[in-house]
Amino acid sequence: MFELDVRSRKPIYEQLTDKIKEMILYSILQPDEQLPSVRTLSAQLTVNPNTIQKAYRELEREGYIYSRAGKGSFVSPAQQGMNAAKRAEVREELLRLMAEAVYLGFTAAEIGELFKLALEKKGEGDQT
Amino acid sequence: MFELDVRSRKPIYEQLTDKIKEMILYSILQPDEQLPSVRTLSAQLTVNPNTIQKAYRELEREGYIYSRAGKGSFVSPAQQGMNAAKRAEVREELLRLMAEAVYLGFTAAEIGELFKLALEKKGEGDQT
DNA sequence: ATGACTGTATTATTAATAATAGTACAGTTA
DNA sequence: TAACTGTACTATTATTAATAATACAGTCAT
Repeated sequence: MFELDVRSRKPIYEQLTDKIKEMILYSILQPDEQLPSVRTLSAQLTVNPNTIQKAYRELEREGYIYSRAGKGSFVSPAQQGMNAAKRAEVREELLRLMAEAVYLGFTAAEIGELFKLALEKKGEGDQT
Repeated sequence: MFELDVRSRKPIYEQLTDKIKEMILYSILQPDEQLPSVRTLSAQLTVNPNTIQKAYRELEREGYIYSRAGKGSFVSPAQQGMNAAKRAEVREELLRLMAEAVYLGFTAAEIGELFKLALEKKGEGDQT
């Protein structure tokens, strides 16, 4: 499914949440698609099951996946009014990063390009 | 100068680098302006000097400040061709965040607004 | 040149967190 | 019932953040 960098300063469970989130954002994982079970992924990545569970718990807390005991973990359908709090959070982070971009000389055009690219990346995975 | 959240999951030295970086990006701190000394800031924030030093060292590594033994620490003038590597890094991070924004339904117009806002925030502090 | 500032480096200790290990229990389904 | 699922808990180890206490060298005004 993907690789981990065990000697990164970034915790393993965080690398996991980031990569799975990315696959959801880019529609590589479709809504209601089942994720590998905690134990399966644990074995594949040779990582402790608790670490996988921690990542899944975090993804569920953020609303990206949902889990059902006995059934498995699944990608959440992107809800329309998805969490005003989360939108505000992303807005905040975007503003911070844009400030850095401005400082580095990024232009409005370049930013627009990036947004278009993100749109495309999402589109690629949809209904194919 | 600012406040810290000692019981945040985010390390103190990282809160420091983030806030100082922000003040530089927003031109609240001007190029070549002197930062508080390690010991002064340490006393003001009641934080260990080593923690301040760690933050300053990181800021210097990233090119935002420069330090001279005996003189002090100062804001770096924003270099024009500032580090292609850093630009690539910010681009990467922006793309990731934009993907999340797309997922949450942000429009191109909203993104444009944010960029304008970042431009203004930088402008505010300049030559006043 | 001395005193009072600067940054920098080092070592040791404590506190907090990430990751592992092992086990247990409950829901789902063929 | 068997074999999967997620979930919870306790304990242990490894890593990192933060503190503490010194020490040393550069700058500069007196």
